[in-house]
Amino acid sequence: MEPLSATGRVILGMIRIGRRTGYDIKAAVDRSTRFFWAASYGQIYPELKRLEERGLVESAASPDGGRRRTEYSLTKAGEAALHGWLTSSEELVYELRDEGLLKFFFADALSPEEAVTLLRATRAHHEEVVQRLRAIEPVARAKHDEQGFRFPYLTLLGGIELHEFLGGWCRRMESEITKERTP
Amino acid sequence: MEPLSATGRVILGMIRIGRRTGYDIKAAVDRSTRFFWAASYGQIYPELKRLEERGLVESAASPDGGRRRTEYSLTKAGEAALHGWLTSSEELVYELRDEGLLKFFFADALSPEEAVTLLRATRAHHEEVVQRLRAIEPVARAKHDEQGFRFPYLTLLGGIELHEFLGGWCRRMESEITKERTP
DNA sequence: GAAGGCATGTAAATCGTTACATGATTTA
DNA sequence: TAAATCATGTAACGATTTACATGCCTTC
Repeated sequence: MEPLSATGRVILGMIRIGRRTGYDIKAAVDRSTRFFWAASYGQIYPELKRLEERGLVESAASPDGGRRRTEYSLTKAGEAALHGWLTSSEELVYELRDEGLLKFFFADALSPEEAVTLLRATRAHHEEVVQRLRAIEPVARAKHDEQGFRFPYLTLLGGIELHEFLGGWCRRMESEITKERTP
Repeated sequence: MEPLSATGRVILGMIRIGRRTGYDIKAAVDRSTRFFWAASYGQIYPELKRLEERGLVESAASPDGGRRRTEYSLTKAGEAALHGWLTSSEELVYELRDEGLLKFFFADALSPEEAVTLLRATRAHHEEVVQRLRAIEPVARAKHDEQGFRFPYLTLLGGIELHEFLGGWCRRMESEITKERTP
């Protein structure tokens, strides 16, 4: 059978941890995996239909007089596909597009002052991400304690560490460049 | 005027540091920025033509009897566009797609053994990148010393540190998971 | 009764990769 | 002389984003 598409992977995983509708999956992605695996409505809704055609998820229209919603759940085949992907030894996708680093790479075209300004902007970005992640941390810890999901919480802590590392690297480069100018 | 496209940015920067042909630009990208800003022939050649139409680069067919090649150089406007982008305060693009992290996020669906296997595979990937970058390091240092470009070299060192950090995080997570199983 | 959040979906446009086609020159 | 490398380019496909359209329900 065909491997899961990029969006299919995050959808199956999100359904497994209790997200039921396309809207809910999108909101969960934006809160959690967005920093390393994004997905938009334009991908999610069509992909849900394809996954249903392939028999990996089942849909049920919400019964009562509430809002119209289509709730999805994993089939046996869907659980197997998710587990198969999680344990497969295929080469792992790793793609980064980091404009701060690219500008830094070309910073020989800049004055030291301009290079420092660039680094400060890059660092500001990483510090913002750290703040946003720290803000989610208590919610994630609560879910960790109450619902027994450990790995989303560990991932969040890893994200905080990563962006702290990147911000720290910017700071080190700032002083590296600054010190050269006052010998 | 329109902002530079993603590929336009790396092309102008690469021409400035002495890459002259589309082929040469592609090779330089693959050697250096690929880990944080990739580009393929399918983007590079058409984009070079667009940049020339916009007056940011100039082309010259190679004169002598050698291989057919089109050599590009920056115009005044091109230098200004490059500098304008490098110093612009537009929000910096930062996009990551990390399948190892995504799998880790969903690893509550795995046994501890499977989770450790996943982490080892992720770590192996980061260690490979570190090795490849270390292999380039002497070449990059030579360029740094001879041609006076500092920032590509600093970027390389940063990349090594980053992937060492990521590999180290994997290792810490491995022992975190392992220790829980033998109390 | 207005605003905001819940909810589903599509169309168009853009972006990017991959694979292919072509051919010259250099090196082993 | 065969293989590797230099060199340019396009077509097809797939992935993704953005913007738009629609409407219900809950809360203020």
